[in-house]
Amino acid sequence: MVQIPEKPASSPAPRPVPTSADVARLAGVSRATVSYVLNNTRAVRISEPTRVRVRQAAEQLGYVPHAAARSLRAGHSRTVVMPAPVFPAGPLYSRFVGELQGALGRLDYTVVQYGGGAGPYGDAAARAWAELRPIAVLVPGPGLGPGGVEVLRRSGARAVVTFGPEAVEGAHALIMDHEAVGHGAARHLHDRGRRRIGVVMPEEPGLETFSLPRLEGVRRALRGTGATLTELPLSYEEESAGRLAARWDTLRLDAVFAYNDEYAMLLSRALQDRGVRIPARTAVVGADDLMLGRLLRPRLSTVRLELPSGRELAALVDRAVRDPGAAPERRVVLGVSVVHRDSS
Amino acid sequence: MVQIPEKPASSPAPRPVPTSADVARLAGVSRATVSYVLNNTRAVRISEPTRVRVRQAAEQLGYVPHAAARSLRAGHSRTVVMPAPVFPAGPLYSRFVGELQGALGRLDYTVVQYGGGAGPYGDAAARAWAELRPIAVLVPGPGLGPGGVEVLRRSGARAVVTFGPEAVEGAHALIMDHEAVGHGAARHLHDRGRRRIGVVMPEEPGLETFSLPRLEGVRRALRGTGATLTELPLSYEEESAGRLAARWDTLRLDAVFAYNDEYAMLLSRALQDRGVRIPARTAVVGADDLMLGRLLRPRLSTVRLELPSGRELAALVDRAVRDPGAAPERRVVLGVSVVHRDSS
DNA sequence: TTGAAAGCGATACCAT
DNA sequence: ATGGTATCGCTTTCAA
Repeated sequence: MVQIPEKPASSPAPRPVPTSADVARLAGVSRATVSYVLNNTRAVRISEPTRVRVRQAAEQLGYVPHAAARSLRAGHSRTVVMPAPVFPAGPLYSRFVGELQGALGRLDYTVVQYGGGAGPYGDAAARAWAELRPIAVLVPGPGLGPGGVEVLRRSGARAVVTFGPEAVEGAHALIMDHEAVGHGAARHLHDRGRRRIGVVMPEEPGLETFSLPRLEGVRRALRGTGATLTELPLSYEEESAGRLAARWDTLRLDAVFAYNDEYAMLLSRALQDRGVRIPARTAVVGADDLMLGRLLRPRLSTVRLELPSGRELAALVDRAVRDPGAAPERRVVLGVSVVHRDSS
Repeated sequence: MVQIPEKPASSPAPRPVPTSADVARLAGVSRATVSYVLNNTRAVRISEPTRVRVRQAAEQLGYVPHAAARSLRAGHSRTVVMPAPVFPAGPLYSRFVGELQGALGRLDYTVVQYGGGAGPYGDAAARAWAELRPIAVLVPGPGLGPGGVEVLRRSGARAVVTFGPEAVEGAHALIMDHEAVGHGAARHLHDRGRRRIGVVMPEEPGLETFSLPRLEGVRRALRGTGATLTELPLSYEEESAGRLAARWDTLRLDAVFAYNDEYAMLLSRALQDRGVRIPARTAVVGADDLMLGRLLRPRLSTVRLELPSGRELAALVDRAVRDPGAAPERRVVLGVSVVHRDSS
């Protein structure tokens, strides 16, 4: 039996992608009819037999409409662009984004997370988003300038919403005031009699977005109280924490706000390993209220953050889209509460 | 002084979005010339003065090209669609995705994360992705069926790549064999003399993707050894862990594979609170090699996972795009190694 | 060196 | 109840 050499696996007849014209041809109707049937256009009555023929043809060809062509024709899309954040996404943020996408999906928007955020978004980034002609753009964190907002609006975006530490000219803003986090932590520590307060500043890139405002919040809370504030650079590794702990005696701090629970856990362990008693000698407060902080001994005091619900933000976006001319709404949305446990 | 009432903020002249025709008009040239200049088309020489005029006009109008129109005309795009995962994204996955996006970006692809994944992707989901006419689709986790792959290919996707526990007919696959994780943990425990082994099964939805294969891996490792395997449902809360710990005596386990480091930490704490000595009475092994596990006392033994580098996957995608007909490549990419510390 | 015009795929108006 | 056709914004041959 003769072996017929098969065509090489490479480049097998790359069948052209079926278009509505193909469907029309196969069903023996016009492209208009195909469109009517597939979009259930109510304004036009199509007989049942025709509908069936069209649907079968579409099915048979594996026809999928072409989003670009559709939105080109329509002059608009329901795409919401959300750039990837410039900061490393934590569990809180991930959950928030998930909720948000779900909520927007239910409002019939298509959410698209765009690109690998490297550094503060320049106007170039804004232009890249604008090319997609999104109906709305949601920008996490800082980095979008007024120029970027202008680019997006000129390109037809009906809503530009930032959610980050500060508002941007011309855009709606959900302001996440991280100063409040530091402020809450510092007040808590001060109220409990601590006067020499350290603030952990993560050395990992991208975190300044949060660490700087948090530091500022601490500073504000302590202003005029006579308490001291010491910045403590720390990177997320055991050695770094070890080095910091090694000079603890020199530092003479009676409290630390550790940026968040993870850094707090890292530092706590290093301190305990060197015999520093928590909270007797030094109080420790984290932030984010992670489950794992509760497991520490002593249980970690923390600042709990309340992000806005995804539904809430989705509603805001929807409102903004419906009334694109409305004055930019800016709302402070970061709820902050100190959870006092045993480490402070 | 008379207050002139301003126009209501709502609906201010919604200026039409500038098109290349507008730029052409303003620059006093044809649309073709605009296209040449803005795309730096080498095949055509345009005089410097004209170039300048065009660029200035574009700048002045805030012109941004229309991606949909462009790719419609071109017949293809460089968009890579990556659906949001069905499982909650952990830090490992986030880092992986970030790397991947960066690497693909450097290869001049535009990565777009699509939608709020709810449940296993049906063929409907595949159709939604196909509407974007992506040049490639990267699907995390399971849930994409052969039907979905077919839809995507018919719509012109030149590469469909899944990275999850198993391969899918017709698509390239980066197989992350989570059985190996459980297998590694169980072998480690068995080697160290443990014979009654518990396996934590998280009750949180979406995690079955990983927990089931990991369990299976444990089972396989233990088969024929006479060691016993006990499934331990656990949800990510202290009470749940407390309840589990309360019946520890009844269970008579001398080891636990705790699904991952977080569950391991949760359970360890609950056990220690009830006086169960680790590892003397019960050994504990996690997975993922989180920093925080190292901070536990005793330090947590763990299974470290080595995800493929983003660059590697990006290269695979690029190859697949260039040779769309090539036979589906399937490669096992999850590196697994046991990190023995003090908890086992 | 520049311009006119065709055409990508889908939709909606206007006829029939 | 259907079909013809102009149109969305852009790229690209072909002519001038």
